[in-house]
Amino acid sequence: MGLMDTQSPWLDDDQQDVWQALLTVVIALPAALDRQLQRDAGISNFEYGVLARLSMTDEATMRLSDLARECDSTQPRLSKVMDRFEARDWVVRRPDPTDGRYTLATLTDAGREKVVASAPEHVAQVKRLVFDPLSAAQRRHLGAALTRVAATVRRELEEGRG
Amino acid sequence: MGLMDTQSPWLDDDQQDVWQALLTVVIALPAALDRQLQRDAGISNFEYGVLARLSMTDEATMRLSDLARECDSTQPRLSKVMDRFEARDWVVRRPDPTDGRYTLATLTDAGREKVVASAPEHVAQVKRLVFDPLSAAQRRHLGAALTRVAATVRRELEEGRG
DNA sequence: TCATTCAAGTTGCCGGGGCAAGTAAGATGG
DNA sequence: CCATCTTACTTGCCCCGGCAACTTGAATGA
Repeated sequence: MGLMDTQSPWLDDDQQDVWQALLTVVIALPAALDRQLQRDAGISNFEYGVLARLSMTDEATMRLSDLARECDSTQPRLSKVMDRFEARDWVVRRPDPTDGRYTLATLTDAGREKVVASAPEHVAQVKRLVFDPLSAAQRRHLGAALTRVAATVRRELEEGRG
Repeated sequence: MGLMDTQSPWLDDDQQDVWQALLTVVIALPAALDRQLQRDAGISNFEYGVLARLSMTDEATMRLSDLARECDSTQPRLSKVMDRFEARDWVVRRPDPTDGRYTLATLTDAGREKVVASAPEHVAQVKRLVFDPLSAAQRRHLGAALTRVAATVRRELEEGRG
């Protein structure tokens, strides 16, 4: 339980196993996704996530700061992704008319076509790597546990510690 | 179940939630670990993993190719890490006397001290981010599911597709 | 024995991301 | 109304990692 966890300076054997599996997933899964997307669509997994997130919003438009937060990105990283996307005419940036400090990013038609074209193979890869190996119950349990961890990690990064 | 998963070109709602949580963990967790280690020990999470893996073996010695596989690393990546480690006198490289094609990496005393010094804060961070938010049952379920996913992803990368 | 093949490791080049500093727009307080 | 502060975003510099090409050492086969 929670108390022992932070007291001992080491991981017990069960924790070691979980941790090793998590490390492998955290290192190797992005690599596998990047390779498939790079080969088939010429974009990274992170870039796909940005396009997909934009495409799901009303008017395909978001403030950059909101987009960065929802994609778990820093602002400089997103800024440079946007440079590339604008060069390919996948998005346009313009100042938010209601508050000049913000910048609105909008997906173009070409940008939406890119997501739609890239999605099927990417989704198939995700299913093959993540969901196919799991039973329905395992999938639910994985979701429940990851949701808690994700919330903790997200809070960590937003609070600026690390 | 398995069949539907690969047939439909989309994720259903439950899968979406799991996938979003996994994406956050996969993107943000390494960032959080890197920041802590970089700040407190001047090394990355990946570098810590390499040192730790070496320190656990007999004689603190491994072939580079084995080390790369167990750290889910490519060979060029590990090769460059070793350049940095040798520059700091944390490891030494020498050809394997039994087969000149292999290279043996051995942790020096200074290298072992580095792991030992870095471990406590790193382990505490891992516990805080990953284990503290979970019940014992959730931890077991997470481990079971991740082990399956990790095996699948690992096979994927080793087979060279992606 | 020597040519071919194969695997381990290194190197060079290029692109991407982090951080810190700089810019710009709005809020705040006298 | 102006100085200061805060927040959103961009830019420059540097390091890291991927890929492809190269080098080297051992195995294979005639």
